[in-house]
Amino acid sequence: MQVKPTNQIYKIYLELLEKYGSPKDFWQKWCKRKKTLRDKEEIVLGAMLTQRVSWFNVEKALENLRGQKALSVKGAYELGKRDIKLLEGLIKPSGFYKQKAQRIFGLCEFLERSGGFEKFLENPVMVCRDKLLALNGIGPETADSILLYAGGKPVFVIDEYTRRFVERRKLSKIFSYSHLQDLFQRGLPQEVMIYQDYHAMIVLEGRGTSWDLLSKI
DNA sequence: GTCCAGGGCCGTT
DNA sequence: AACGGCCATGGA
Repeated sequence: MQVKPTNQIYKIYLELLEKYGSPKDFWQKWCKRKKTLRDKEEIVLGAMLTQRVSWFNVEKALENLRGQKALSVKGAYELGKRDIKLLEGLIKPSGFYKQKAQRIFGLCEFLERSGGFEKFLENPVMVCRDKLLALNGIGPETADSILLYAGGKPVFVIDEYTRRFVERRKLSKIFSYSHLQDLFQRGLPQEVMIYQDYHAMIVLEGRGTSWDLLSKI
């Protein structure tokens, strides 16, 4: 479908790019410095751990997992199978640790049985999405975060920042997940990079910060 | 001590 | 469909 450059959603995207500059190489630098989120599977685990907690807490959990060679789908699965209590202990700083341990284990078990994360991604995007949504502990935001940021699939992520952004800018009166996702996906070229950058800049707007300040986090 | 941080599930209305 | 309680930690 052809996207009209006159639509509000796209115009605002260009406006934000103008304001913040392209985030293209920012994440690379950030991840390198933080020594985290360097590969897809770390992002999968990060997406689960970050539910309703600050990134600071998540980082501690990720480091603990790395220390036990469990910062991967296979690693977390095998560690969970051997000793779920140990997995709970490692992710404790991320909060809600008992249920998150179960949910991460369930996801990793599912992905391993699917032949691994890469193999899983060979399914059509909507099939991947439905399979993720069917798992305990994965709702639309987590599923879409995994698909967009770890899987490189063109699905727009809706979160609280996005809702507040839409409200401030009076872009919609309906705030259901599917409606907002449609709003952004219909207004933009179907490109992963645009979806990722747009969402990241919505977060910057919401926090009243910049790439520069964000890099200090 | 209080509040909050990028969710999701379950039970009730 | 919408809403409230619940899960738990660490920093401001």
